[in-house]
Amino acid sequence: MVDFKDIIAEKIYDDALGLSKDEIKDMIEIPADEKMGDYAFPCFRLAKSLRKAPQLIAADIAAKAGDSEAFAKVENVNAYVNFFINRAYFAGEVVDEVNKLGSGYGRSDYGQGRKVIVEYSSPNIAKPFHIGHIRSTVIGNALYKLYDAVGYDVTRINHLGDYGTQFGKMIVAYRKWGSEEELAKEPIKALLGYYTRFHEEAKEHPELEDEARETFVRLEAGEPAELELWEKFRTLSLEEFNRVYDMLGITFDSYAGESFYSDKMPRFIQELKDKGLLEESQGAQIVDLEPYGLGAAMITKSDGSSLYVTRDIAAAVYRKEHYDFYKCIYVVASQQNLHFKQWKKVLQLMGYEWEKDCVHVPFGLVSLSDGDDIKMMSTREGRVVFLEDVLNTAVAKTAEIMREKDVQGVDIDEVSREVGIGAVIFQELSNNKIKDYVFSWDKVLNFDGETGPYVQYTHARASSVLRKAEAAGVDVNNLGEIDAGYLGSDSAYTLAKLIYRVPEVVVEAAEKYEPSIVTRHLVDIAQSFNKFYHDEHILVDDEAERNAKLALVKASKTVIANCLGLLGIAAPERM
RNA sequence: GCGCCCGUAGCUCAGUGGAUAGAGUAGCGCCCUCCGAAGGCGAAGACCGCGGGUUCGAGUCCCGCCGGGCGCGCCA
Repeated sequence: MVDFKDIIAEKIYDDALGLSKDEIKDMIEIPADEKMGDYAFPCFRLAKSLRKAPQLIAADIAAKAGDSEAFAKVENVNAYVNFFINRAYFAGEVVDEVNKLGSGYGRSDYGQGRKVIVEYSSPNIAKPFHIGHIRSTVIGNALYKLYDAVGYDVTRINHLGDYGTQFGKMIVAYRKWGSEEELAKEPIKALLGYYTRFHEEAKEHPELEDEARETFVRLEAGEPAELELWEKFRTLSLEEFNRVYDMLGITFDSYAGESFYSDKMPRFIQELKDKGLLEESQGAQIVDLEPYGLGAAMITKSDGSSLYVTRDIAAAVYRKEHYDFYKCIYVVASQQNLHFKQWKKVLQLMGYEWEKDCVHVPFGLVSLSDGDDIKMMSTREGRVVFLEDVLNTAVAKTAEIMREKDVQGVDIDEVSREVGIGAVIFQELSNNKIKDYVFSWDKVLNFDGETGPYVQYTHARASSVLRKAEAAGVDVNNLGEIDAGYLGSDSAYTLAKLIYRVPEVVVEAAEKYEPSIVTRHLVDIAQSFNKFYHDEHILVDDEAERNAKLALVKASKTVIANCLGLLGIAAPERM
């Protein structure tokens, strides 16, 4: 499809300006107000080098650029050169392109098949999947889809928290107070019970902590008795997690978690020693990062067992050697910013220059309102909202609404899942990921305004119009040559422009690791479509007009479905 | 104490150094004999936390405060 910025750069380019075409492209803006045109080139900056008033520069450029097939009007206002796209030409191009590419619209080969790893979700085994886990899971999944869409070869890794002292605690607690029957019935609940009880009892009997650490040392040493229990906990937990992943429609290519790297660490501890980076401190082995203002990174504890950073170093090198990634993305909470800085610094000091290709994508904290104050979620203290409960409640509410509305011709069971779960995912991907938020039932269960159901509703509405046209004998898959002159109204044109920008929006979202950019754009498209739908009658008698408008409806539906897909949300035909 | 992050309308949030700071939501007023009202339209609502600075131009960049969050070796 035509790139209007290219055309503008071509027109504006002049040796005398002292700017390359790419520099000109970068300067081009999209005016806040449509009345100011579709693209604008500000001339303020040129005033100094050309020693001429910016208004005069703009006037000269506008006169030189003139009108053309692509631009109906070029004018200068307040030192901006404003370009007005030729509406009919434009809408025709956009609609044809979308309807030609279908589900491929929005995808590109920008990534040239390079290898990208996305690590996300990564829950701790034996702890319930709560609403705090939704962020990494859903953001990571969207990033996977975005990178896949822009042409990268993506591998999804669920770096399970399946190792560490916590398993020493779990094993100790299970042996003291647990039973096989209890565990078989409700694994996570039972394990959580042991874990919570451990912490309660440890307050009175601190020696339990030592016992737990010793148990983990035995586990790490491969003692069969500990290993067997650990494997049991892991398998049972994974089964429960998979239930949630199934609901969310999320899969992984690898579940290689922390335990996977347990036998790969000695090599790096030795390497750190050989490179003179390791030093002893109070019985533990650390890398001193004080010179970089990053404190100390602990590599082994005084009892010799491993730590988080150690495992992450092993994991990074393993991935580099095994996948030879171009980029490795870690979707992990911002609470771990320091950890990632330390870890990257250690890798750098070890001489792994590809450390710069490892990107920590942080996100803000989800907390709970507890009466008057707001608190972090705590599994230990039982202050949690389970993700599965949130999803089920959203689905139930959707089903209730559908029954009230008496929607015909749909499987309520299936569609209420698509809409209810879509609402939760959409909500999660609506805001800038770095922001903290307080979980609110009212908010996740609100289906009005800028929400998933609103966008899905818009899609269903577009689908409905197309069905109606088909019922009247129109072949919506073959509308023939479109007379885009019927798509020149403000609402049709605004909609076409938003659709046109989708491919660049997808690339931007991937580059910035920010799915909400797509979510926001999707809301804009839905609003714009609904306005168009209300402003104009689509199924008119005149065939040329009707077909042109139907082509725009079809393009809108396709684009909405594609973007929802990038976020991991379904696009039902009816709801 | 030190480090990182956040602060925009009552609430939840957009806002690539550029034109008159935008949505949604709540409250108020309209619109279903017309393609799906989970919708559309209108009015109202903002010392962009405060104070300096850089710039032709700052919500956006820099410095200092204030408020909130998170993190700071034997958890992950």
